[in-house]
Amino acid sequence: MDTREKLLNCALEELERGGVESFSLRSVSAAAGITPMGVYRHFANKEDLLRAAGREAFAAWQRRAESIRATDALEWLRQVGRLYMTFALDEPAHFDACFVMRTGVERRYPRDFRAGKSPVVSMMVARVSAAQSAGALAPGDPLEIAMYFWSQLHGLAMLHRSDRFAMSRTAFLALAARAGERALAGYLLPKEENEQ
Amino acid sequence: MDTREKLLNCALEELERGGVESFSLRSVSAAAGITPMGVYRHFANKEDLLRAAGREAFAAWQRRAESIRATDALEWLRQVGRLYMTFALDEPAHFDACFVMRTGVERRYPRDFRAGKSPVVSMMVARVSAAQSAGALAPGDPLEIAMYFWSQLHGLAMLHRSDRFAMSRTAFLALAARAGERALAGYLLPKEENEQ
DNA sequence: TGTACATCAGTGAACGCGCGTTCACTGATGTAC
DNA sequence: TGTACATCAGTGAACGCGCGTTCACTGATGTAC
Repeated sequence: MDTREKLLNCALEELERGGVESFSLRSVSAAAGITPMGVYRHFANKEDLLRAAGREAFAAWQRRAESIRATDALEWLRQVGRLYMTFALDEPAHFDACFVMRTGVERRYPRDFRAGKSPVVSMMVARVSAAQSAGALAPGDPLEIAMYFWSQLHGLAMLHRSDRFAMSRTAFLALAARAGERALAGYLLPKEENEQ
Repeated sequence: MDTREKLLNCALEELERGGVESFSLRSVSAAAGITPMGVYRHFANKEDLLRAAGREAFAAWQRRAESIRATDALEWLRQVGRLYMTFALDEPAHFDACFVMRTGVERRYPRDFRAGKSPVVSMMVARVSAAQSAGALAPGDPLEIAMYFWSQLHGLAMLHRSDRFAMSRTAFLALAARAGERALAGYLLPKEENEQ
């Protein structure tokens, strides 16, 4: 593992440990076993390192989403939703680096998503479309529906972060699953699978 | 206006100007026209001032929500949703102080809301119930439905903050309105008023 | 009405700290001939 | 095979800065008698 890579890993660990406000060149370089000045050999400055770490975290998230194997479209969406929520709960700083921090490479709705620049969103849209074709989801713009789904889960994750939930992990994830289902399905859908 | 009150106002203005990371006793006290040390006459320390400012912002938000006059339950919910979104867009730091920062007085789902400790949530729940009774919303736990609604809008607001939208204000607010409608209505509802 | 005193909001200098970044450098490694 | 030299990752001391907070204080205001 070269130093640059090690610095990125240590940067992400440091973020997870103390959040962005405790993130300093001194702490990261110490964790990587070099002096603060050594960092400048690999990154222009602190902000550059932070952005690179953010991009790294995002790539890791993308790989995880791509590893979902479910073939059923709706089931794939449920799984990506659950992955999103556990990511938010278990690795809040990486989650922040992906979806809260500004890394300068954000894809923006609707243009960039429409143009297929975000692989994960594109996968979501494809599943929404497929589920619609199969009659499992109501009609409507698949990208907008994907956005409902994403932002619904994102909102729950952020409110959880802000300490607005006094629930077990299991209960919270179940709530998120119901909310996600609702966001996907929409009010046009007369379904009989209302068990949960 | 006494100094304490002035400090709180200046603290909120300072938050709005530069966010929490540029919030310092020096900047706030200068804005209020006293020296940094004067602050200690009114607040124990920086954190105490910040928390107090957060509570102040929250009280202001609450007053705004309480001023909504719509009598129709669904219309009231639409208006509170729009107020929430414009609050997020126009006063991001106050919004953060209310819904992102930890001020130590957060109400937590479901216990505190169930116990009626959050006036705004209680008002929302009452409207959801009323709309259900009137047949305008599908049945289901009104508090959970209110939570779907809130977190849906919150997620959109937070993603907007993270620069994930390239849309006009009008288009974004319209998207949020559709998302909120969907979160409220739920997939059980066979409605004919799908014009929006 | 006048004096003595307590109260208390705000002052101003100074502290120690951690930070990002500068600068000139060292010393190991690889390459040219 | 041996020597001279360029490259370049990492060093270490030092800088200036803004910060929260300490301390002893000042000076205006209100109150007691």
